[in-house]
Order: sequence, then structure tokens, then C-alpha cells
Amino acid sequence: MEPARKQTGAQTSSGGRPRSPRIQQAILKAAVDLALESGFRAISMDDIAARANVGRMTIYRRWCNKAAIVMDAFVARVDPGTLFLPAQSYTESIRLQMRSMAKLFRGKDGALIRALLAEAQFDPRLAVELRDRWTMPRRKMAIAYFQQGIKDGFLRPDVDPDAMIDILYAPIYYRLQMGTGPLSDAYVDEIFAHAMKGLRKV
Amino acid sequence: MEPARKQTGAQTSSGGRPRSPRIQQAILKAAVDLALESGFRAISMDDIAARANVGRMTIYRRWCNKAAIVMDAFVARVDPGTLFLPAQSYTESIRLQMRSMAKLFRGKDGALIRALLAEAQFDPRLAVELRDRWTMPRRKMAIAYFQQGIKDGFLRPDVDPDAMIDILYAPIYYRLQMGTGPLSDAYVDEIFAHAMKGLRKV
DNA sequence: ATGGATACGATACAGCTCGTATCGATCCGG
DNA sequence: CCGGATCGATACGAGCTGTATCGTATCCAT
Repeated sequence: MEPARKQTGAQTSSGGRPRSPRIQQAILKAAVDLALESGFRAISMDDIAARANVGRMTIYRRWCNKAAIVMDAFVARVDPGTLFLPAQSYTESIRLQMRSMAKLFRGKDGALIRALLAEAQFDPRLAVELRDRWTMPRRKMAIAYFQQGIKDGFLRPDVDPDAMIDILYAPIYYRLQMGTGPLSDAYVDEIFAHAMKGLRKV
Repeated sequence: MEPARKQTGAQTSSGGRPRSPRIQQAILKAAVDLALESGFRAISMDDIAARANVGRMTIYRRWCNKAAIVMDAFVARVDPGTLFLPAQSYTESIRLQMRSMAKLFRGKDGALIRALLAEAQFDPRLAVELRDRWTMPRRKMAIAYFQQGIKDGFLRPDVDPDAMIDILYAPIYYRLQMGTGPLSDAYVDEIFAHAMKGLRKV
């Protein structure tokens, strides 16, 4: 029901005192620190303002709620990462990419995306932001990599790359949220191996 | 930080006026109806009390927050369902079970579990409830069915049933939350088929 | 340099929700 | 028939939200 963010750089363009980038960073850091310390739900805009030593209006001028702040901070944190790096083999590169994502989720970023994904279930605008700035960019990269793998004969030509993404990566999100077990490298390897070779006995 | 439920049937046993089961049902129905109409986040305890024609204290005597109410209502709604029914073949029964879960998620119960799963990310007690009363019972059933399938030679003997569950069912949860596409039977069939035969070209 | 325009910290305000407390009335069991 | 817990209703303090306003600070254009 609430807007997920106000307007990223909409500063009516000309005239007046420009917004301080130093304050911007202070707010982002305060929001992330507090969210990791006390939990996203427990903190308020007041808390963030107090921690960042800024007025509450200064925050509301840029973001409309704490989810939008954490969203910006999260994207800035993880943006340079999670690519398909070259490995010993084509499929090995996929496995390592899955591992790096699991490692990300085990750390602080895991707590952040857990909160963002949950919050997005109640905030349609945040859901769009999360899809546009986190989910879809990574899916597009994966699709391109998988299509290349199909062309090169490493992957079955009759698979939909979208379904392939879901089979490989959805379990990582699932375990992040459900807590049915540790998000370990061993788990990732298991998902990868079984998904690659199939579950049916031949 | 907040308790997920108070005590299910703790009515100090003897003496005094017993709690009305009619009121219990009215509250559960009011909570679900309102959550589906306006969204879980938008409704308050006051709204539920008003819709159920009940005092707010009457609700707080039984549940400690709206998530606990919706949790009870959800479990009561879907409890008799989602079993592995006999089909033309062993694996076909798995596919049909996945379809029935997707169908559940497409309907009103999908909206409910979406809210509960999201809320559980912020409420540890609710997370335990959700795992004990929804997730684990179904995982246990699936594990038993898969172990039988391994013994009967339908499934690879070197798969961990837990990993198998995640590969098959996590994509359904993923799409429910991410909205990367429709939760259609065609999608379920695709996940099932690819997971069964594997992604790697042989 | 000077004035217009905006950001900034601080404070106040109404509205909503929560959780608890309390009231008299109701209803059940011993 | 009487103790005891539930019931609807109401009130209360506390916290958070979103907006408004004040005086000050800072930048851009003239």
C-alpha cells in the first residue's frame, strides 16, 4: 500500500542547496547497521535518523520508508559481484557461482535480502524494485550463460533456461527462508549434482 | 521479537465460563476474509474484532497477534490435502502432487502462506510454528514416499531425499514469491520433467 | 556579492496501532 | 446458587508514521 521509494535522483534539477552525498551515505550505513543489529522489523525511521545524526525530514525527502533505504544500501553493497567466472569446465563455473551466492546469503547480505524479500510480499512497489534491481539482472546473466551452454552442447537443448534457473537457485532461497538446514557449500554441491544428473533412475 | 501465539487450548482447565467455539470460528473467518480482501499488512486487530463482532480482549486472550490467527486458520483450511495419491506410475504421482500444491498456491491459500512465510522472517516464533505445522509434516511425507521410490528402483539411490524435495518444490515457492512467471501446471510439469531427467547433456 | 531556492536539524502534531487494564454483564460447573 | 472465567465495551499510555513548520545553512545564477 505504501510506495517503495520516492524518486532516486529527483532533485528538481536547478537552484537551491544540493543534497549532501555524505548524508546519503550516513543514512544508508545507519539503516544497514541497525537492521543487522536489531532486525529490520524492530527499527524505526527515528532510530535510523538518530544513528545517522540527521533529521527525520531529511530521510523522508529521499526515501518513503525503511525498506526503500535498505533496498538502496543492499544493491550498492552487492552490485559488483556474482558473475559467472571461468572455471575448469563449463558446468563447474555454474557450481562455483551457486556457491558464491550461498556464501553471500550466509553473510550479512543474506539477512538483508531475507528482510527485503519478505517485506516485498506486502509492498508491491518494493517487489518491483527488488525484481528490477536484483532478481532480473542476475536471471538475465544466467540465461545468457545457459543459452551459450546449450549451444556449446554442455546442457540439454530441450531445457527452458528460466526453469533451469529455478531448479538450481530456488533451493538456495528456500533454505535461506525456511531454515530446514544450513546453507553450506555441501548443500549447494548436492543440489547442483542432483539437478544436473536428474532424479529418475535410468 | 513478538510471540507467535499464546497457548492453543490453555484454558486453566477447571471453573469459570468456557470459551465459545463459535467465537473462535468467527475470529478465524474474519481474519482470513479481511486478510484476503485488504491484504495481511493492512488489517489490524481492531479490524478483525469489529468484523467478528467481538471485543479485542477476547482475541488477545487466545492469540497474541494477527499472524498467529491466520496461522491457525490456514492450517485448519489446508490440513486435509496434498497427499501423494496413487497415479498411473510412481513418478506420475509426484508430478500430480506438485500440481495440487501449485493449485493450492494459485488460490486463496497461496496469498495466506505468502503472508505467513514473509511474516515468519521477522517473527521467530511464527517461523517455528510454520515449520512444525506446515513445512515439516509435508516434508516428512515426501521423504517417506521418496525413500520408497528409491527402494523400488524408481529414483536414483544416491539422492538425498531432502535435496530432492528442495529441487522439486523450492521452485514453486520461489515463483509464488518472486512473481517471475505464472504458477501454472505447465510450469510445474517443466520443473518436474527437467529435474527428473537432469540438466546436463549426456 | 547578493538574492532566490532548496537542504538541513529540530520540534510539534494528529492519526493509527498495540498491548494492557478495567467495567458490568453473561454463562457454566460444582 | 454461587464462585469464576469469559464476554463486549471502553479507556489508557506508549510507540511509530507521515506531515508541517521554524530558523539556519549552503549552493547557483545573476
